[in-house]
Amino acid sequence: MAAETLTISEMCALFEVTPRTLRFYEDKELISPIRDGQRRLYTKREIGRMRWITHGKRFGFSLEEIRELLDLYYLGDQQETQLRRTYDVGRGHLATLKEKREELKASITDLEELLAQCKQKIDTYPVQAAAE
Amino acid sequence: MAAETLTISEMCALFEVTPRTLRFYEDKELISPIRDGQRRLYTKREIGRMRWITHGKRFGFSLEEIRELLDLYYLGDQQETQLRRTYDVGRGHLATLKEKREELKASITDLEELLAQCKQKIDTYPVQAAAE
DNA sequence: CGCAAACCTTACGTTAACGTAAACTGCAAC
DNA sequence: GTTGCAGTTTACGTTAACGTAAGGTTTGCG
Repeated sequence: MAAETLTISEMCALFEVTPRTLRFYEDKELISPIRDGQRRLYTKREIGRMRWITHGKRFGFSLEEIRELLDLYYLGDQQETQLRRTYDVGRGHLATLKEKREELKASITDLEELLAQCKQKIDTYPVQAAAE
Repeated sequence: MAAETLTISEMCALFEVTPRTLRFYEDKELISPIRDGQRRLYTKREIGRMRWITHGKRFGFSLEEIRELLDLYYLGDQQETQLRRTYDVGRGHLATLKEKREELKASITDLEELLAQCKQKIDTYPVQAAAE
């Protein structure tokens, strides 16, 4: 069980982001890599957090909204009050995610129908060449 | 079957946006309301387009990406070449949406687990009051 | 030793997606 | 006829999320 850490460039490769992005997230306290002198070292914890961040972004959450969720993902030894608050925030996000899931389902169905119609229309055109 | 149209303020109420937003989208050619003199009138077409726009935004698409999709939603009498291009764009978006759907599913499951853990931890605290 | 590669900090620049303020118009009601 | 909305144009301001450029440090390698 080695204490594996990644350098900033390895992290960049892993998540397809630039160093600037990682430092920016750090500045915003979304992640907090440990230091080896000046250099940043990213542990499993930061990798996990980055996963949430990239997912969250893909679903249209702002970094600020994501930050709230991250508190939940890595429960430290918080006070009870704080823990309850975190829990509530999480419930809220879950509800939002579920809403989005339904919307997404509907959108996919809609789009599939549209594409079917579109294809029909395309198929009315005479075949021009033997290509495909 | 009346030719129902909405004023800008009615549209704003319907989609919970400001007039500025609607004019902005118009400027970006996402929508194009008809005019009664100076005033904008929004038909069923614009309402449909606005639905796509709001959905798209919730899934983290940029307005530019959304604009491409809108071309597909309202197929005019396009040239075949253009129609095929539109179709391909649509297929791409569909693929993206499906990917997001899978990610979303996974995220929901993850979050549910986290919340369950969080709740367990909360329940270890002694009951303080009779509240709730 | 020299130097290139990888990293760092600091700080100004950029883009998307609107917000906001100022000043004008058309019309319905009083 | 003027008051007052509802709407309009024009244009500068703002925020989030980085990009980018300048200049300094450390570290392995020939």
